[in-house]
Amino acid sequence: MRFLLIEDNVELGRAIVERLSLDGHVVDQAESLADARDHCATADYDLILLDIMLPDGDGRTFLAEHRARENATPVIVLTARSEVSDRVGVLDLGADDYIVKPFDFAEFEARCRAVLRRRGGVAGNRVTRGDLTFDTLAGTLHVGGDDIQLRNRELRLFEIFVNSPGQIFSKSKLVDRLFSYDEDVSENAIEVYVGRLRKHLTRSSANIVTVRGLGYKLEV
Amino acid sequence: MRFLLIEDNVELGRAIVERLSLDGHVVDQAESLADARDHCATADYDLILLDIMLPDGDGRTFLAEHRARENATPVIVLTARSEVSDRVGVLDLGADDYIVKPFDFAEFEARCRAVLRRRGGVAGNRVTRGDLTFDTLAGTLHVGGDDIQLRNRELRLFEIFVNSPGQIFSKSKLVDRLFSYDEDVSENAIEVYVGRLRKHLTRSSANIVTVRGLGYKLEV
DNA sequence: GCGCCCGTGTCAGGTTTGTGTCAGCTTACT
DNA sequence: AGTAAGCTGACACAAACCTGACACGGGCGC
Repeated sequence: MRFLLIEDNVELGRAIVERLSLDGHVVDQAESLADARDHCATADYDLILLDIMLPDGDGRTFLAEHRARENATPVIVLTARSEVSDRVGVLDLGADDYIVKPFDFAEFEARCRAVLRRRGGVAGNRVTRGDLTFDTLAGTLHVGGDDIQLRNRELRLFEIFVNSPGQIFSKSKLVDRLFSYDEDVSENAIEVYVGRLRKHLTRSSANIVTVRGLGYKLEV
Repeated sequence: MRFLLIEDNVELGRAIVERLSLDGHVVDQAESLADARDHCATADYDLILLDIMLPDGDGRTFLAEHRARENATPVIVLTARSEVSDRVGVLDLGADDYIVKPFDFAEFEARCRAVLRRRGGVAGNRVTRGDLTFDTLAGTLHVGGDDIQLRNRELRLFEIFVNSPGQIFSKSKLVDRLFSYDEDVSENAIEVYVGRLRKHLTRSSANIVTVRGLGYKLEV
């Protein structure tokens, strides 16, 4: 998953990035509203983490713009204040959840998962599609009585497909989601990984089909 | 296991920490609610021990917040009062157990174990996975007619794996759970301990497999 | 207090393997 | 038939991992 963290406190920012990276996510960080707008213009995110107090304005401004654009990407607001008025305020503006600083990282992760689950329609750690079962925590694919251990990259790629079966993902979008900005990777890498996943999926009714010129999608 | 003790009485606090350390646990101590929140923000705990009367507020406030966050970490309340109303109160707020001060340490330890057992999904102090039996209390591994005495660190590492077989744990997460905040230990230590555990597991069908780039998991 | 033992964490080097690129081939569409 | 897009076996490299050796320190017996 790819997250955008909008937070001007460098130390806290780094801590969050580190933690989320451990969970296998790619996190871009913006330190101002202007910065955040730039990032949003150039990439699609699965989740946005938004601080309220920023050097060049109020995070709520960003949130309002974001929803005005009918952008469905979920947003979790990080706020230093705990007043009920604030809480209602950001939720009314379209935030999916909010969390009061300082917060518990475990809780933070749980809320991220919860929001993603709500949006993505993924039930939990185990997803079944057709005759295959995919276990995120164990990193395994269960198909036809066999457990296959996926590797790091395969896992994260498959996760994307499995969370939105039937949806077409372009190669460039997949590169965006799997790699951070500073790594520049050719789109051929995606072809290679799709190939490797397909090998694992022989003997399963599910398959990753290519839509020429557009990308790939998971079919069951 | 890693505990958070929230207690402002220094003397009692030290006694508890000492006792629990002897059992091989890592205990962080917070002396106020604010302190406790900070600790929770930076680490995952297996158990929280919560005093009710604290300098900056009522422990029940913390408990309520904790559960509102849907944090599943078990909580045992330490209370100086024995009134039934209090007892019911904390249990309703989501405490897993409570104990009245002054208490007997042996009983205290027993209650901690009981709560951990209930939460961890572990039936008793003895867990069987495949052809090996693991006894938490005795710290022994029974495999193929032999009893192997694990050492403190090995024990606590294996405990983590055995309670969630199949789940991948990253090295950094394992460091978090095995060591307290102020010890900074390289992740190589985990590699070393996994290696030592593996030596004990030869001749067993169970094994700790490495998932490159992600961590380790127990396979049976 | 002294020496010994044992549990522990670090280090250095050697080894494994996940990963992205490439080149040449196949496929699909015009 | 020509061309662009996609597939795939082989490969090289660096990061990740493993492990034997070692140094440190607390605990225990003397």
